[in-house]
Amino acid sequence: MGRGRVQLKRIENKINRQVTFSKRRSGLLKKAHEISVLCDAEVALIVFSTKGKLFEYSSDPCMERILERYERYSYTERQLVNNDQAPNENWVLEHAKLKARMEVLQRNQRNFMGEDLDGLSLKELQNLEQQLDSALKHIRSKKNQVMYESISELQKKDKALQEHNNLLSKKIKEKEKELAQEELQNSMEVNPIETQTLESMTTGGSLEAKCNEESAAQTRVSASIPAWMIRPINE
Amino acid sequence: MGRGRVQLKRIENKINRQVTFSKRRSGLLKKAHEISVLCDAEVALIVFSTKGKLFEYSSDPCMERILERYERYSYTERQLVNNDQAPNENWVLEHAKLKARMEVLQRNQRNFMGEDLDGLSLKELQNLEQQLDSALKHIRSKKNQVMYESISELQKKDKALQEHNNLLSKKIKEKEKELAQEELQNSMEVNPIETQTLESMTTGGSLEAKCNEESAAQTRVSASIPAWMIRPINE
DNA sequence: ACCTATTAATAAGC
DNA sequence: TGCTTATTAATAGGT
Repeated sequence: MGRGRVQLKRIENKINRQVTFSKRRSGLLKKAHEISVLCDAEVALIVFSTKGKLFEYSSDPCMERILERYERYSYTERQLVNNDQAPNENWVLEHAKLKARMEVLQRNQRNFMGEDLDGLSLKELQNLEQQLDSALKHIRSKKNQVMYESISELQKKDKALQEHNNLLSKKIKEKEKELAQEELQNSMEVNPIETQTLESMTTGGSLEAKCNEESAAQTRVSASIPAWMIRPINE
Repeated sequence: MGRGRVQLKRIENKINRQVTFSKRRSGLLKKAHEISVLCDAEVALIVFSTKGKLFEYSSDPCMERILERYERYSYTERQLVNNDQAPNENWVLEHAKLKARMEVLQRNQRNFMGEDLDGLSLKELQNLEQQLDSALKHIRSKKNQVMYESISELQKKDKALQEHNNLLSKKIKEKEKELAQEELQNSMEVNPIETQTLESMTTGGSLEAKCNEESAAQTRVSASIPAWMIRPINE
């Protein structure tokens, strides 16, 4: 990728070689990191330049642990190859591999919790710090996002409920007017005392009575609006 | 690179993750190899899949050697960091680094010469074999190429020389005819004996005489044809 | 495993 | 080393 193909052959021009090394090195480290994240793999990469400078990448807080795991893996593999083993002894191999992995994971976790930091180099501590810092940022950003979403959803819900309330209040007033008129007519014919009671309620009854009316309206609302509007926020 | 971007985030779909791992792993190993060849770098790459399977690349015949070099480098680096050293002790560090590199190179070379193979694993031996095999193929292919080029150049040279020869032969014949006629006229006026001699040469003189003529023609040719036609083949 | 539309890496040049 | 651009290489998503 670049202007023209390149032969897989040592670049003779020293400057060119140095430049290419620098570019490809960063590309290689990037890809090593990507595969470790995307595919949940444990990666150790060591590169010595011609001049003897060291560049390294480790997907874990501590390079040494991956190398140890490698050593153990190689050792058990060799054991398997050298003595052609009985089938059940394959289990021993698997066990050793798993154990190596477990130990790496456990130590990593302790590091991520800030413990067991004695064996780490300065570079590794810096990496760890950076990683935790980055994680913290992500977490906070995510938290904020969730909070904002909650708020806007609440506002939406609130607005919808208020509109419903207004609508229903209007309807109630209309109904009350109708009732008042009807009852007025009825009372003229049957019972003047009841009419008196109803009239006082519609025009300006007790505070308690009004509250009851409103709560009744609310109950009816919750039966007609969509479910998501009522769902609790924190789930 | 592919249809759509990918977030740098663990791929949750297991199948997808496995497929991506396989693809990217081979890409990573390839790039590790390329930088080692193009830029003359020493590279060690270790990858454990989620399932615990090991994949590795080493630019040298023996992975362990690079890891050892790494250990030594890290060790000396730490020494430098821990005790803030006098300037002249920097030399000690450089010396240690160089020594580590030298030892790796020396052991590699011995391996390439088929010696000191005891520490190598089966995989490493296979890699070494493959590398030597590939090298041998390249060498043979190169040798053949050089031979074919020599042959075709020789044929070209040969053809050119023959053409020159023919041309010159014709010219000589013409010259001889002219001479013969001239001498004939001269001899008619001055010396009948000489004329006799010349006549016998043009019509069919001795074999030795003819050979001498040809070699003289050759000499003249080499003065007029391009230099590359005469240059020796094996240079 | 193989195929392509796309994105990513990077060789050259400054 | 860092940036830009023309090109090639890697690879995501499908089959």
